[in-house]
Amino acid sequence: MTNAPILVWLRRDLRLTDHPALYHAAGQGPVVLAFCHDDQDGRALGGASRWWLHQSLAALGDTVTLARGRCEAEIPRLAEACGARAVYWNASADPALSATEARVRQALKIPTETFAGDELFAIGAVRTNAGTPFQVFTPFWRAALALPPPPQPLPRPAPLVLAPCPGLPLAALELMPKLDWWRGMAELWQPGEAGAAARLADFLDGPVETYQRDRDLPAKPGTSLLSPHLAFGEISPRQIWHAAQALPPGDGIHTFLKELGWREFSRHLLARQPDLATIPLRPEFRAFPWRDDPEALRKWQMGRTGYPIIDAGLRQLWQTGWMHNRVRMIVASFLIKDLLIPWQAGEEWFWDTLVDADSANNAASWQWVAGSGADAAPFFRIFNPVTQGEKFDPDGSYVRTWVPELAHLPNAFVHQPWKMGRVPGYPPPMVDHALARTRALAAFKGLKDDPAQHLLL
DNA sequence: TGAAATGTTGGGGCG
DNA sequence: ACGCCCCAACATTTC
Repeated sequence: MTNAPILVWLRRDLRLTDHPALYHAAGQGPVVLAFCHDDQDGRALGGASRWWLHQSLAALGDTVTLARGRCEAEIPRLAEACGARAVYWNASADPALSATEARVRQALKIPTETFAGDELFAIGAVRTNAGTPFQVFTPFWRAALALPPPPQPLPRPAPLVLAPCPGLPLAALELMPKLDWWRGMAELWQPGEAGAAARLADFLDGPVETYQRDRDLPAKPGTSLLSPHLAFGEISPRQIWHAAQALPPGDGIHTFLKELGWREFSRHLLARQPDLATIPLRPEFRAFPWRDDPEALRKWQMGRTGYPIIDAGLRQLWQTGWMHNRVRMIVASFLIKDLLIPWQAGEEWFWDTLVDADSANNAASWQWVAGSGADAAPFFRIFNPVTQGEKFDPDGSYVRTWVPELAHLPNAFVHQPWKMGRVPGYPPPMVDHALARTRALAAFKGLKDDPAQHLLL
């Protein structure tokens, strides 16, 4: 064994525990942990994600050596600068990220080794009896659960001997926004591995028990809030899986693990369809008569639609970088079906504003709502923003939190303020939902009935 | 992981 | 006592 270090290239796996590449490298001697910020490494991160990344790297502190520029130039340069004898990393599931990894491998003159990525089940391991990929979630997840369970998480390497390597200061990555819109985020989140572990512990200590019931109530702290930590790999799904399995079984845990299943399903879809964020999986949707309406899109983005549950969700997103999952479905349905704005516009907005923006989850979920994806909600499933609000935010406390103009309204009006007359400072509904619903159904019907449209594909 | 329209049922008021 | 109507409650169908 030489004393030359192994360079461990951090991807979207900013943690030290259950990190296969790091674990195996550290078992052989000194290690250099390196991260390279590269806007051309996959899809360029949105503003909220850049803030999170900055904080997550700050949490790693001196442990990590930083670089900026094209990965295929910077990783070989760092490897040479620190005299590395090999480069290890965990393989990414996103084809755009693995393409970068292939270029890096090609550019390196020293050996490389890659390890299992952040999936519970290896991409391609979950297949039908006929050997084909699943198109529907439920059988996919059933088949996955029949496989050997995900391996136990690896411990944090001890001892972890870090070799010195010159890198950039964090500020040189220029990830922090110029304006300080991130204050609301800093209050809610603690990026980094320790924050992730604390969230998991808090969730498993209480909310998971009633998860099946409470996860749909946006005013309650009923969800795990782990999504941004998962998106940056500050915690691995294997860690979550095994921590949850260690508890007494129940509906809550079962339902929670199924959400990890959707994450797996999305990754399997993205691996097969690298353009998942832009191209509808169902080809007939390419001919959908979407509207081009920048002004309407802007009202939606800013939370000024006039529908309280929609506006609350989009303002929560803007202020915290996160939105409750139930509300994500409602606002997405509204953009796509009430406004007839292409789902890709919503996908882009979420990509830019979510701290948990994930190339697979975001694309697959927007396609799911649009009805254009695998195992998607049928197009005619159109959420009524008033009904959804009354059902899942019955006392209006979620709306009151994020739309202060409505805080004083009685419960009976908090989800339909126009029935009280004009509320100062709050806009009237930008569309009539009943009319919008009819319009959406007509547009969809035209898509199916008009054979000429299919010829346009 | 819908909503709205339409259909069915059954209790109670009433002539 | 009986048929008729109303309508809420629930079920089914349709988009």
